[in-house]
Amino acid sequence: MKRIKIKDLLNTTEFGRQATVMGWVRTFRNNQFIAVNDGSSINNLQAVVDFNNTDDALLKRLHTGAAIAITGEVVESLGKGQRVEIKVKELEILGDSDPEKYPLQPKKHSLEFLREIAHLRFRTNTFNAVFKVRHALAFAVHKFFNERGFAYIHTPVITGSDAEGAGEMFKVTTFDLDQIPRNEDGSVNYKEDFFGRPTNLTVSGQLEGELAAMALGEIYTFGPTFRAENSNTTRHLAEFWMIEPEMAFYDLNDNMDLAEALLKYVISYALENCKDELDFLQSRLSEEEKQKPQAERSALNLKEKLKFCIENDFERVNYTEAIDILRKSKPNQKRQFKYLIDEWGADLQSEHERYLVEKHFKKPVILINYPAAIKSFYMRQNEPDAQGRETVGAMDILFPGIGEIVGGSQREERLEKLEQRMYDMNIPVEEMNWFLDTRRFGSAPHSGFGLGFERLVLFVTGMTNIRDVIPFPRTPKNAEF
RNA sequence: UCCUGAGUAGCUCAGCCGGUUAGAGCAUCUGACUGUUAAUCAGAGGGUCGCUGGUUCGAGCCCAGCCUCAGGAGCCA
Repeated sequence: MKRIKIKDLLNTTEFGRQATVMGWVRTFRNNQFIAVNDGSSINNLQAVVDFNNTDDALLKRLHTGAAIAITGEVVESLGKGQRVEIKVKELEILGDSDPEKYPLQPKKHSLEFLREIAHLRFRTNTFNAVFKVRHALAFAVHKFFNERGFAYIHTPVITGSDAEGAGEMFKVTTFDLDQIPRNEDGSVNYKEDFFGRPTNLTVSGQLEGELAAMALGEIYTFGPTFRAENSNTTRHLAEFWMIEPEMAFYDLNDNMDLAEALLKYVISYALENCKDELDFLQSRLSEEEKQKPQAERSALNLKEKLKFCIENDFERVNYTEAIDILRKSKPNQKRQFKYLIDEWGADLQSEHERYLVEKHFKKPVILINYPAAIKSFYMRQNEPDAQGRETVGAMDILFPGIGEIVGGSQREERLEKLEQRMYDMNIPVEEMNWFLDTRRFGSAPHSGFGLGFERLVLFVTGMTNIRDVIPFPRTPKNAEF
């Protein structure tokens, strides 16, 4: 008999029919009730065994984690808690699971423990839901861009450029590290290496993305990104996935409009297509919140928070205004900030971003026009303001609980200004000739941004540690699996 | 990398002021029960107290160093 997925079976109204399901045992209760999950749904199917007429040795093998195949009659459940169940006629163990060794039990495990057994944590409700939502969000990203005529560009993972300016890079080499070829002066002889030059894992596809945008018009990348920073936080990974659109003829406002539309689109998609998963994650989250003191609990539950984000415009705030707000804010006046704001030009710390998003505006915030001194070389230089202060056309989108989820800018398209800035910031201009060619030949205003995919998944699932929204997290001192 | 905290049974944790044989719940095993919902009830087994060294008559507990994990900070997406 052809196998039917549990998700479909749970929705059926055809009682009395025969069906075959396959899945993994979650629990076996009362020598009678098997909770089976095949991954198609976060909900389990209850299979009822007639233990009086079933081989005892077979029943003894129904342990948590075992893979089984069941054929039987689909019936309306006699018990509460489920609508549909299956009366087992044939029961086969496809794969045993030794209960003495299998680490998952039908109870709550800590996320820390599950992280140590990341190869098995897929089998829990929480991670089932998280990775279904992750999939939906990834799919929605492609759907969004495809509907708008963007081309998906695969930028290289191995890069020869060491001037992407976004942090420490992982080196790529085929050298035997115990016997590195050297030049006479003792320096490394890269000519002997695989690519004949130093190479790294990419920290951003932006520069290559710009090249494509300056011909195809609107493009995006969506791929793995690597940062060799020794970051130990709940929102940093050494290997993460980033979405980087790059658009010709977009100014900063067009850029913000696009980013806001993208975020709202993918969040709506998840709400519509991951109802069960989000319900589960929401109840999980509110259970967790019950442990917290009243003051730290959030006013909105998970789905309310997501809906709020879709239904309200993001607050667009100039850096200069933000500094003003922060300077006059209570925590600044009362010296509660660890870093007090007193002058224009200061970089905003997490505590300041959190204050703006969570206390002052209480919604997603887009901060724009940062001081040039604290931003990257490729951002478009604005006209100095009345006080002669230099800013660039940057925009960072800040989300509650996550911080910066998007970082972008209008790009500097004027060759002389860009070159000057590269000299000022010690960026090797000669090596970047290929990049500067876009400004030499048919340069045009253009913009783009980077969206941290895992941070998006964090926000939508309500999880709090970024290591729990990617299957196998890579962080300092951890590359297990 | 810095700050703070943690590491005791498979998991979650308790362990007093340094004192005799290190405990509980869940899981596992055995038995009972049989429409359960993390089933229930009874019993049993299960420990390199993160590692190394030190102090002490005596260390899970005190001291030093190291490792790992978590939270916060920095870097950022």
